[in-house]
Order: sequence, then structure tokens, then C-alpha cells
Amino acid sequence: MPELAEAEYFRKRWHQAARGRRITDVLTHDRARIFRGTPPLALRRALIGARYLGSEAAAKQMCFRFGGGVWLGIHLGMSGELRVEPPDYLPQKHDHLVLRTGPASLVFADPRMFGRVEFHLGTKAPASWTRIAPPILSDAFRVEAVATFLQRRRRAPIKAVLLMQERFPGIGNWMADEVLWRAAIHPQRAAGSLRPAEVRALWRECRRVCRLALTTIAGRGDYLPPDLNTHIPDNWLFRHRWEDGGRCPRTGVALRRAEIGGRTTCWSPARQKLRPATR
DNA sequence: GTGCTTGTTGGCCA
DNA sequence: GTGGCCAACAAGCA
Repeated sequence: MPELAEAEYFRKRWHQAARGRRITDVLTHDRARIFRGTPPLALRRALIGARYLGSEAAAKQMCFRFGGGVWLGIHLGMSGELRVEPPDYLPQKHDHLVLRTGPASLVFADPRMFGRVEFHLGTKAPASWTRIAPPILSDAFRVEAVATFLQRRRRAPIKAVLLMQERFPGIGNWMADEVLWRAAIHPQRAAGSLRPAEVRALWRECRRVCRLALTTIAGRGDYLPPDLNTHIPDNWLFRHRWEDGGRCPRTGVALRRAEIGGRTTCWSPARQKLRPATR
């Protein structure tokens, strides 16, 4: 599930429950590869009694900050999620980390265990956090930088290039398809074959999809939508990309699906041409 | 049983 | 050294 806006959605969930609280207890699954290098005991020792100070989301990651210089970097991988449960909640099979506050339990669950929880001690955020490329919605995401990147990866299909986090932080499989569909670019096109107007459209739609995804999925300000993805409008490709016999919301033509760049890709053949009409 | 799955990484090869 | 591709990681679901 977790791409840019979902990361922000889950961050807010924990944030609303943790705001102003101290961690009273920490439960971990010892076997979880989720923790990579960190011994769960060290995590327990550092977090119990620590006050929650704040958090941020960027790309597909979250960073939670606690008193005493304790940081938790979280990546949700393919199937991870953050939940808020009652204070006496007992962890289930896929719950790898539970932080108790007075009135709630903050749960990190991940069945497929591609996610990770990074424990970091220090005055500065961990490298895994500061290394993240500048956000697509920041001024640093320039159309010129996109054009240069596309030239460097000129032989790869544009779909695969959009998934590269070093330039498109937070874009995942569904957002990439959404961007290409809106920009009317076939996912199989070589990145280097895009004309300047198409590069510009790609850049613009990256920003638009990020902005729309954040407001519809993660809400505005303190508001948190009750369910992930329930407010995605019907005129997004997102709503039709997995359904059998799905149709393009703009043209009504049957959507196509194929593996491109190693990932299942959905596009509208009516809008997205492999050989664009020459002008 | 089979064949999927909203992610990332390391190894291989050109 | 760089770029492109692919398998592996793991578990649930249809």
C-alpha cells in the first residue's frame, strides 16, 4: 500500500495518539527482520519513559522523534501499516512493534516483512532519513533536473524511471501509472524519447498527483480521513486499475495491463501511445 | 496447487 | 564506473 500519501496518513495516525504522551511500554517480536541491526532490547530500554516530540513523513518513510535523542525511522515496505489500538491490546502474529502510551497502543504491523524500523540514538536524524531526495512538492524538484535524469536513464522505460526514489521520492507503482496516464505518456516509452513538452507534462503531473494524493488520502491540517483510499475520486485511474474490464475514466476505452519495468502496469491505450503522433 | 501483490536491494552483464 | 534487468526477500489472497 504505502506510497507518499499513505506514509503521511499512517504518520498522522500515530501522531494523533502519541501527541504529548510518554511511552510506558514497548513490545517487540524478536524474530522480526524488521529491526535489521537493532537489538529489540536496546529499543525497549531507550524508548520506555521517553516523551514523543514530533514526526515527519517524506517519500515512503516516516521519522518519529522522542526525548533523549531517540529516533524511529519507519519504512512500510510492501504491506506495512501503523495502527492505533486500545491500551491493553495484545499483539497479533504480524504486529512487530507495539508502543504503549497511557490511553493507546501504537502498532506497527507488516505481514510480508519488507518494511523496516530503524532505531537511532543521537542529536541528528539518522542518515536513512536525511538521505531522502528533495520532495517532489518542493522548489528543488525542477523540470530541468527531471529532464537531465531522464537523459541519464534514456534507454529504460519511463515507467521504471518514475519508480526511482533518488529522483521521484515517494512515487510507487500506482502513482507512477496515475502520473503517466494524466500526462498521456505510454509507460513503455524510453525515458530519453520524451519530447520537451512531454517532460514538462510529466513533471507537472508528478506534482499534481502528489498534491492531490496528499489532500485526499492524508487530509489537510489535523484532519485525518477515516479510511485509506476511500475518498479517491472516480475520475482517477487509481479507482479502475485493478478491476477486470476496467475502463479509462476519461475516454471510456478498456484499460490495458502488462508487466513493464518489472511491475504490473496499467494504462489507457486511447490516451497513451507508444508512437506519439508527430507534429 | 498457481499466480498474483502499492518495495528495495544486490548481483550479473553489457 | 554506469546503466539496465532480474531474482530474492515473505506471506496472504483469489
